Amino acid sequence: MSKTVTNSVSARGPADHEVRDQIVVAATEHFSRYGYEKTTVSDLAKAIGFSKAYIYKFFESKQAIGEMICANCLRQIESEVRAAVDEADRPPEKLRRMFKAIVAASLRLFFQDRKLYEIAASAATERWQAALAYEERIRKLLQDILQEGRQTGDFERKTPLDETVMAIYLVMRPYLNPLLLQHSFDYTDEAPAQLSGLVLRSLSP
Amino acid sequence: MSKTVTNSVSARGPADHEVRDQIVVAATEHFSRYGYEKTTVSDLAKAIGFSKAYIYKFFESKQAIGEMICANCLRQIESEVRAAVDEADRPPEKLRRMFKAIVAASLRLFFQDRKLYEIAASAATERWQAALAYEERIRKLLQDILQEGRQTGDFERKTPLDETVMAIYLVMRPYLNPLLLQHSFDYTDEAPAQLSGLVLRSLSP
DNA sequence: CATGTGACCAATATGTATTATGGTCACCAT
DNA sequence: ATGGTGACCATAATACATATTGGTCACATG
Repeated sequence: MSKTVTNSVSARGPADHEVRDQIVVAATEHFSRYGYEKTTVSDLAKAIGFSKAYIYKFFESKQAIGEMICANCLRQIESEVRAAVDEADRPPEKLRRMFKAIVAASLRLFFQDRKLYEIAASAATERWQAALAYEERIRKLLQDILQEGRQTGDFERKTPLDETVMAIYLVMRPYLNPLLLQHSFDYTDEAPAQLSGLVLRSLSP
Repeated sequence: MSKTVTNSVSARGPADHEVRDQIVVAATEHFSRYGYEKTTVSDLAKAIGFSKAYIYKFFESKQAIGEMICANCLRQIESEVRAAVDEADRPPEKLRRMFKAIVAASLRLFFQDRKLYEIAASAATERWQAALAYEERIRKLLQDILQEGRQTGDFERKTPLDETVMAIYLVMRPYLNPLLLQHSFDYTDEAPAQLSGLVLRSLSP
């Protein structure tokens, strides 16, 4: 997995500390095995051999720990998507891959790491920083692809970039956002291709 | 409100019967005031002055009553959407109006008839006939607009019609389906215009 | 045959007493 | 300062006994 980044809002005490990492490791293990709700802060404390109170020297709440794990998880998805995009060299294909990778990665999280998925769903519902930041990074990635496509002449240039980004983001959202994805399983097979097709037609110069 | 249609699957006994209508009226009243869950079958029975058992001569379950009310409710939305579409005479504008009307009508249901909205959400979750039929009718309306647009030359004709219908339906779905709409409130202002724009660009010949 | 019901049952919902949990704090040790 | 904890509290989760509810059926009436 990608390097565990620990800086963040809602973190306390020494930013770079062995114990902080231990907490993150233990939390990742416990949350993904037993789920966020079923894991108590005491469980995590026990797992790393310290008292519960000590945990709170590093995180200001249980949710803050959840956010960290969730952030790692979303960063993981993001990097898969980026990797998929990088495999293509022309913007239209990049867009197709992006769509496909988003759906694939999100589905994988759902089916293979249900517990973590549930955290991501909470993050989306409750608008955690991690979720907002993830959305924003995906949006940026989309914007980069569109911008490149405009430069290469693959995409039209009349529509304001912001509008295009927004519209396509809205099209992708049901498959990006865990809350929406849950209700879109019936379409995950066809949606990436169909919607990529539609979007690319809308972008043709 | 549009005429209360009563024929359906999951209806029992005499199809056209005064008491059946009384039940529907009472259910509409109770469900929308107190909600589906909080209303008991006995409440409905009391309201129309019969015994609970008698209700079951007309409906095979409480859910069947819910489906009826929900179906009326969705038909109501559909007719608003159709009315909006009919106001425009050219297919592109029809499409814009359709999108706008769907969002407006669904939001109105949510904010002004929360209890009925919750039934519609259940209908979507549990795949009631009423919800499936509604989706199908909206899809058909969309298809008709697209077909007309192809004839008038407003829309491109290369992409297979089914694909176009499907893709645009997928774009609209987050605002059609009560379950998804709940998670899209942040975008209901801009989405209709932005997405209509994108869709129309994708349809340009 | 059509209209109508009270009594009844399994399953679900509800209220409540009890426990477990998230979170803090004063305090100890190095 | 840094590293670390047990005792404590308000609130949230749990468990369980009790009451409701959805649904059926045999039967009554005209």
